[in-house]
Amino acid sequence: MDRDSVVASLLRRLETVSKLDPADIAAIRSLPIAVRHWAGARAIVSDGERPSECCLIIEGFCIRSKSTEAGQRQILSIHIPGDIPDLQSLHLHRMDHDLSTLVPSTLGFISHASLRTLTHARPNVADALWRDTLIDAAIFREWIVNVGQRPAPARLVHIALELRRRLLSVRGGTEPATFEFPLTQEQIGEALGITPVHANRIIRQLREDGIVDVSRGQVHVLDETRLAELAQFDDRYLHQDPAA
Amino acid sequence: MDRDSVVASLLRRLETVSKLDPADIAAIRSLPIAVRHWAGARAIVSDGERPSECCLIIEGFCIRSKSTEAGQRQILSIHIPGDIPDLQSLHLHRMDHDLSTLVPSTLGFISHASLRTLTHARPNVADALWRDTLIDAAIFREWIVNVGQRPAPARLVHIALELRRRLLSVRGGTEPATFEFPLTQEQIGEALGITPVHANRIIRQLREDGIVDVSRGQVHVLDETRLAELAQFDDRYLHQDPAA
DNA sequence: CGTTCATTTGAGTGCCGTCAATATAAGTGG
DNA sequence: CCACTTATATTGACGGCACTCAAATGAACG
Repeated sequence: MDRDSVVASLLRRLETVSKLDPADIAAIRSLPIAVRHWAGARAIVSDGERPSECCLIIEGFCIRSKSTEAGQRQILSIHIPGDIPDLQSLHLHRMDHDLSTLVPSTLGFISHASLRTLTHARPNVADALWRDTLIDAAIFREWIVNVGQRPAPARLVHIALELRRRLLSVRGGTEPATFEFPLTQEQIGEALGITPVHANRIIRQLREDGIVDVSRGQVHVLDETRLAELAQFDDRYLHQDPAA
Repeated sequence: MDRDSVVASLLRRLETVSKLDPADIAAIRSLPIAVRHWAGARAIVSDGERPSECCLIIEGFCIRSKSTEAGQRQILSIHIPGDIPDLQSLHLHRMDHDLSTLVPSTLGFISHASLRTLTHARPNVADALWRDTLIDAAIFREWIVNVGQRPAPARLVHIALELRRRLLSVRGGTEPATFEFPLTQEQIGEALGITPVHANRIIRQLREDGIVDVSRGQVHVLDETRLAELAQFDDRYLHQDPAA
C-alpha cells in the first residue's frame, strides 16, 4: 500500500474538520506510519496498557468499549477509516478502555514520539489534532444523551444516522439509503445499553414498521422521513465545518 | 479577590494532572482573567452560542447538559473549582451543549485569544490543557458506562464517589464522610437518566439500607464498605497521576 | 456435515415510568 | 414575623419497557 492512500483518509478527515496549510499537510504526510493488517474482532489496545503509538484506521471498522466488574460491556464509539481512535493515548498514558476491530482492518501505527515532535514543531497541526479529540468528546456527550434519554428504538437509529453522516466525510457523495453497520445484535445491545434479546425485538419492530432494516451488517433505510423523525438526529455536535 | 487565589485552584489541578515547569506556571499566572460573580442555576453559555472566552470556576459548582427536542435534559458532567468546563470552546467554536451554575459561583473568564497565544508560545502548557480536555473525555466515557450499564442505585453512588475524589485534588486531605453534592433530586434524575420520582425512591432506599444519605445538597456516607461494593468505583479513569 | 455463533421467539418478572396527590422546605412581600 | 407563593421532596397506584430464562431456528465455517 502506497503512502498517499495510507494518509489520504486521515487528511480528508482533518481537512473537513480543520484548516491546514500546505506545510502542515506535508508534515503529516511525512509521518512514519507502520501499516499492519488485523483480523476482525481482535483487540488493538486493551484497558490498562501503556501504548507507545497511535492507531490510524486505514480500512475497516473499530470500536472502543469498557467492561464493568459485573462483566457487562458498554460500547463507547464506532470508528471508521481516517479516525485515530486512541489519539488520546498521546497524553493519557494508561488506557482506560479497550480498542478493537469489528471487521478485518488495515491499521497504520504512528509512534507517540513522532506525533509529539510534529505537534511541538507545528502548533497548527497540534490544534487540528486537539480539535479532533474534542470532537471525539462531543460525540461522547451525544452518546450519553442517547443512552440516558432516548427510548431504545430512537437510540439505535440515532447511532446509525451518526455513522452514516461520518462516513460521508471520508467516502464523500450524498447520504446513501444503504450503508455498512458491521455490528452483531449483541454489539448493538452493548452500544445502546440494552440486552441482545431486546435489541432483536427493536430491530424487528423497526423493520415491520417499514422504517429501517438493520441486518447482516448493513442498514437499509426504508422511510427517510419517519426515520429522521424518530432519530431526532442533528449533526451539529459532529463539528464538521472548520469555520463553524 | 487577588490574582493568586484566582488561579490557585487551576494550578493545583493542572499540577496534579500534568508536569509544568516554573516558566509555564508564571505564564499561566499572568493570563488576564476577568472575575465575575454568578447567581445559582443560571446559564453561563448556551447551546448554539459562539463564546470568545473560557470559564474557570473559582468558587462554586457548575454542570454541563444537553436537551433533546422532546424536552428532556441530560446532565453530562459536574464541575468544581479549578475546572475549565468549556475549554473545548477554544477549538470547537459553536457550543453543542449548555453550561450553567448549580449554586452561586465565582467565575474567571479567560479570552480565547490569550489562551491561544499562550498555547502556541508554550507547547508544554498546550499539552497540559490538551490533557485536561482528554481527562474530560475520559470522564464522559465512564459516564456512558454508568448510564448504560449500571442499575440506578449504583449510578447515583458512582457519580457521588467520582465527585468526592475530584474534590480531593482541589481541597486536599483525605476522603471525607460528608461532602457537598448540590443537586436537587430532579437534577440527580437528569444526571442518571431516570425520573425525579425514581431518584427519590432510590435515595430513600439507600438511606434505609444504611449505605448513604443524600439530602440537602450533601452526601453523608453511612457505610463505606458497602458503598464501595455498590459503586464499583475505580478512579483510574480520572488520570490524576501525571506520571501514570 | 457437524460445530459454533448469531438470530429469533415465548413466557414470566421487575425496574422504572406516568399520573396524581400531598407534604415539606424555601423564599417573598406585607 | 407571618401569610402567601413556589420549588422541592415524598408517597401511592398502575402500566409498560426492558430483563431473565429458555429454547428453537438459521447462518457460517472448517
